[in-house]
Amino acid sequence: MEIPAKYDPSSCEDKWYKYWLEKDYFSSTPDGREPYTIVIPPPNVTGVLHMGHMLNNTIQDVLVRRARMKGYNTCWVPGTDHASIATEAKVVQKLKDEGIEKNSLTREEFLAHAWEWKEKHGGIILEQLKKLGASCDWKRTTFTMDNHMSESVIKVFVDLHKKGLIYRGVRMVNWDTVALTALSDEEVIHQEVQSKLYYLRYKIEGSQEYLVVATTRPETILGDTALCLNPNDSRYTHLHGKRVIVPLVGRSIPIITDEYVDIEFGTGALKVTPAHDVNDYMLGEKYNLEVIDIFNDNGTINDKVGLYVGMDRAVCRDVIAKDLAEASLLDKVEDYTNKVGLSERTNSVIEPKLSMQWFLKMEELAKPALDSVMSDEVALVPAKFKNTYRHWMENVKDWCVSRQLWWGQQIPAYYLPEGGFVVGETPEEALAAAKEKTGNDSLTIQDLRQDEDVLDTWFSSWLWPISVFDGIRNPENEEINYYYPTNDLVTAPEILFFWVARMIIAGHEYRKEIPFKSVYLTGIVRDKQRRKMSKSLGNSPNPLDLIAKYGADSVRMAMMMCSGAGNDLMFDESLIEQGRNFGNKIWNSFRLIKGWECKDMEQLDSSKLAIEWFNESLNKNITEIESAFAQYRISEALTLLYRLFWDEFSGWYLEMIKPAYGEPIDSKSYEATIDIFEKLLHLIHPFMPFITEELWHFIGDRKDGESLMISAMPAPAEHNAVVISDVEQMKEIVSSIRNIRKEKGLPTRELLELYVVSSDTALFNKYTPLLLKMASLAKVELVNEKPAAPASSFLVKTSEFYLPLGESIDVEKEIEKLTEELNYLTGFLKSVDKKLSNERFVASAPADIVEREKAKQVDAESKIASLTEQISVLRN
RNA sequence: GGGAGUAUAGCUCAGCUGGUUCAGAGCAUCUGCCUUACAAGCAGAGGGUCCUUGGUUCGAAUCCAUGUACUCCCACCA
Repeated sequence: MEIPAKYDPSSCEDKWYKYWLEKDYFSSTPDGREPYTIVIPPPNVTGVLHMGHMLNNTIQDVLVRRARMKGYNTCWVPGTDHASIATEAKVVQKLKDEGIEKNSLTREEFLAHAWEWKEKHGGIILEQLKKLGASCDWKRTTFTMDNHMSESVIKVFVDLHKKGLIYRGVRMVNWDTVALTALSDEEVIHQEVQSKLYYLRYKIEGSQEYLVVATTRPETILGDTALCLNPNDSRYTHLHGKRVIVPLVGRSIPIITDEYVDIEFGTGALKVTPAHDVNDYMLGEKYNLEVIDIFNDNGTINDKVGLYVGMDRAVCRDVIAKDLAEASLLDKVEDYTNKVGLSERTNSVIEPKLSMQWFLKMEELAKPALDSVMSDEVALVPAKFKNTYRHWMENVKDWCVSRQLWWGQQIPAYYLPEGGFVVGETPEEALAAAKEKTGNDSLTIQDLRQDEDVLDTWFSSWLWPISVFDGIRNPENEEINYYYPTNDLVTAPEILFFWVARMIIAGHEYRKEIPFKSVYLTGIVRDKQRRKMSKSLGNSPNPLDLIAKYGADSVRMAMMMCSGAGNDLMFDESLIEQGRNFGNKIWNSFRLIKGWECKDMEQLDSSKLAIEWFNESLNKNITEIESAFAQYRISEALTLLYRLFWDEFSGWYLEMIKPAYGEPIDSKSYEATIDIFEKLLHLIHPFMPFITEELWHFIGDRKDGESLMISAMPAPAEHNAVVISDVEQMKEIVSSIRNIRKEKGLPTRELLELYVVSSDTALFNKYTPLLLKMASLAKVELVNEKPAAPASSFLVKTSEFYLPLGESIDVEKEIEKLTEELNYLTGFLKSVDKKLSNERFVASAPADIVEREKAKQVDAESKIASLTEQISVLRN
């Protein structure tokens, strides 16, 4: 078969991906084999592939492909997340661009638009994953708002409500004034901003005195219902129990005292606005203060107070400051840096707001989930995340599960005409419950009003590993029993709590079992300057462009080369070049092998030795790769492979076995080489699926339906360490000879003679054929003494080597070289002697360590003797 | 403020149970090679106060403490 001179990824990748799909290699159904399951962290349905996805999914594909080749029934479940806030924001924006306001639409109309958008743009990202080579079972593609998924979510909500774990309550929530929804704490990003600290003057009632209070938010005076002082603040003792007048507003409010107030900050006086600050809210609860909410949902001032009505809060701040100044109620303004919460989705300033929300009690649910991680039943990789996880789980807060959006699972709570509510999986079920609750049999579904809110997106994703196998609705079905618990979860540490912890909780609650055995936490993909990759910085390359330019294999290699678990990775395009170069190396190695003419003839001794050695080395490396994978050191496994292929196989083995130009190779060696090459392809395949598949098909005539991706991974086997270390010694000798050639400017092909003084005659008797070939020698002769002719020499272990080079020997230079080595060894010996003459070392160090030192001593001494002799001979 | 982590070659990082795996790898740099698989290559070379200062130990890159710098998470002093 003709092999193209260059590897062309683009045609190859499409060809093989199509082949794999046609042969249905990705799909899985339960059978007698042991399963290996991964559920994809579902990307946002409207998302577009970025470098983080590349990393994440490459890791998953490597794990999945490897497991498949190791004989597991592998199932990688793909899917997308409805991402209520993000998607709804996109749809709202799109409608706005078309001149349609969301609030001009009914819920049904809006959802129709949203679904239309989803059908059109949803799942692009999954198509993109195919370009990467992802071997997902696409038939299982699931969307978190598919009917059966939504049913599972609703069922769980109803169940938790029945168990008394769901409650409604007024809580301070993070209000997004643009998206008009509450956000979870995790969706709020705190950012430092330059702002101002305003010093406001509150007049003491019945006195001419003013109390000055520092605040960053003067507009909230409209909602002030108390001033708070620290009881231990001696400056203000005389004010305890008095009242003050809120500036501009004129309302009289009490002065209260609480140790919460920091005496050092500002003036030591705090204005309390329970409706608009979390801490103030707590004070409000403690002292039973009035709560005045002064904002509309969109962040404008409402009409509760009758001032600044309809004005935006940001505008209002400046206007109020001006009005205060004019009324001489503004003492001063200082520059001040403080932290402001911003919405992760809309980037608007979060407003703490009191609102009626649905909550899930977390304390009891979290306990088993904490235990499974602390006991390593669920292993976090790297383990350092255990601490963070514990900290969070021990301080877990109730989960606000409601969102004021339309895109998502609508909360299955139904309000009754006369107040109160019932919960049911369907309107019919709710109606039945309502009839029972009210005793009113004439109620109809139309009388019930379903709660407007939808559930937090995470409230569906926390069921993901269960619901994709329909384990909520049909807890005893074959699939869930076979695939669950899944094996590995690969995700970003940022969502350890949002998602991972909650999946573990859901696993315990609904399967009495953990959802996965280990969680591989990836790092964040950053650019060379350590900046996070983001659209706004424009430093994030488009992965598809990279794939088009370098091929998917190269990009996969790049992702895996720089990614230790949990470490951020500095991504740079040069890494992809390195990946591409590696592919090129593999390609060309194969071209070399395939170019050989094969003949039935006697096998050369050098080839026998090379094959023996490489197979040992291969076994050793397979064992090491195995252990690296077992510890999820995937990048390390790849490095091992890279070196095995490039240095050991291409650099040494192929040179050892390569026939002289124009000469044929014996068929035995050829077969052995093909066998080795094929094993290497197997090992590389999970990382570089396309090029390996292509070459595997070039190796022999494969039948239709055969594929590298479904053939068996070479198993780890014992290796002979002596053979490996012997050959290492030979490689060192070869390198030394190459060095001498280089120093002397001798052409590679000029044959030299090598004389060896060594006690290990067996070693040299065995490996002489290899030395002859690799170092271009005319002969290797074991001698008892160094040859008389002037020779260049070197030492490897305790053997001496001489290359008589006649005229070209520069005696002075030789002496210099030998002296340098002698000096080094003398110093080395000195340090060893010192150690050995230290009684405390000999007494307390373990015996084997002492033995090793003694061996070093003997070794150095003999080398020194030999060098000294050589120098003195040269001197004469 | 609370918690966690990191600091090793120009860059990215290994270095696991303290001792020949002890100062390493890849990339980058430099030198020499258009040696018929591969210049996306081959053969070599240079390059480090293992962040500081102490301590433990016969022995420390490795363990402990302190300081410094950076990173992340949590909480938010108005």
